Amino acid sequence: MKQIPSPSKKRFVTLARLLAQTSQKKITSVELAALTGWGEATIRRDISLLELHNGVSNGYDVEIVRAAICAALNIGEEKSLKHNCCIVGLGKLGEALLASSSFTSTPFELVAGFDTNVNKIEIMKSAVPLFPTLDLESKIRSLKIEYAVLAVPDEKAQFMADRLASYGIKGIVNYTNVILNLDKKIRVENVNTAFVLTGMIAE
Amino acid sequence: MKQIPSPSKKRFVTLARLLAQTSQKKITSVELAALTGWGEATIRRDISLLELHNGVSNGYDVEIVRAAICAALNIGEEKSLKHNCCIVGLGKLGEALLASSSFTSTPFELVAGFDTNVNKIEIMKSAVPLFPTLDLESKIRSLKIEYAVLAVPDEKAQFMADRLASYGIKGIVNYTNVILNLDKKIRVENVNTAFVLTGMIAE
DNA sequence: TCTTGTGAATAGGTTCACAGCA
DNA sequence: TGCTGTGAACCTATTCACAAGA
Repeated sequence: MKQIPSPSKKRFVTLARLLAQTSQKKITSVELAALTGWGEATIRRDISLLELHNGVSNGYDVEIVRAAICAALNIGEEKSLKHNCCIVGLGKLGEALLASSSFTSTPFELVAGFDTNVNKIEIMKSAVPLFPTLDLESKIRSLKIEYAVLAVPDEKAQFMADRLASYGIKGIVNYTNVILNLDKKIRVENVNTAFVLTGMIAE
Repeated sequence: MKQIPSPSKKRFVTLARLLAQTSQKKITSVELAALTGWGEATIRRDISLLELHNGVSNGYDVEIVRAAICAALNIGEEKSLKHNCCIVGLGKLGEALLASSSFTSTPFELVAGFDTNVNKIEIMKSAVPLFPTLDLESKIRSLKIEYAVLAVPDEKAQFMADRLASYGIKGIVNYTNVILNLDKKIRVENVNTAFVLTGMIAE
């Protein structure tokens, strides 16, 4: 399989979702362009990277393309490529994320929630197992947690991120207001609302 | 002022935060490269776009650069360039975002929360005024709301987004699992945890 | 006639490498 | 010597434009 350029990968992630949520069986590059706002040539080039050759002059088969994208990016929902993740910090936001994060039909499994407040994790009701932050290292290792959602107070953000990093986490979804400074091999995505909004007006 | 390329703008948003949270007075391109993971040449080129010429052979003055970025991108926190925004959908997540979204020292003001459940908005305690979704149009117009945080259940996501769009909203921070289909002049940022995580492993 | 797939052209950013200043 | 600022080279991605298949 050809190496996929990273802008194409980003688009693929969106495309995969889009194809999963459409009711059409077939779809053309023009339709996809209208749905996504990207150029139709861009879409054709992206999909051609998958080397399917199933669309010739007929539009693409939605399910075949979707499956091919998942295969190419390793983002299928098969058991074999599930990645375990956790939520660190169970304040209002962390708790809400714990309850509302839908990882069904994604390559992720939410396997733990952590908070320093032992009282809280005893009282809280949750389908996901909760642990004191004290157990962070042991649980990350024993549960083979690869990704973390960081929802601690800003003051603890860098400290907690450092701990996560040292325990071998691969990526952090950062809800705090802090720009984290970590080894560059760790992927960080800043999803703090204010930060995202700022990006929107700057664009 | 020179036109700033959009990758530079994205970096500037991060840089602005970074400079705001550092305690240093002066900072060099090499230090910034270490903090951000970007190339030092990239950083120098970015900052040179601001045409400050204040750094010559001495490193940059943190506060001057930060202020210049805010000025260039219009992301200062002065009253004059505040943008009003709201949260639509006050489920667990919406409620948490309402309570925890810190817009202090950002160009945003959270001015409203909306939910269809009239009961809930009456009971809920919140520093931000709450309204029934019925009043969405009138409040968006009267409060001059420009941006919305979408935290409704997936089934209502597209419908709600369409309403927001028709009332003239400029951008949506989308917490739902749905890829929205809207007029391309409306900025949408997908921050759904599963979606963001998927982007991380695809990269 | 409609659509894909793709060489070739173009546009856009990044990185190099060094002149110039403190 | 240590730093920025920037032409020039390089690299990458997008878009054009059209051949070819159904």
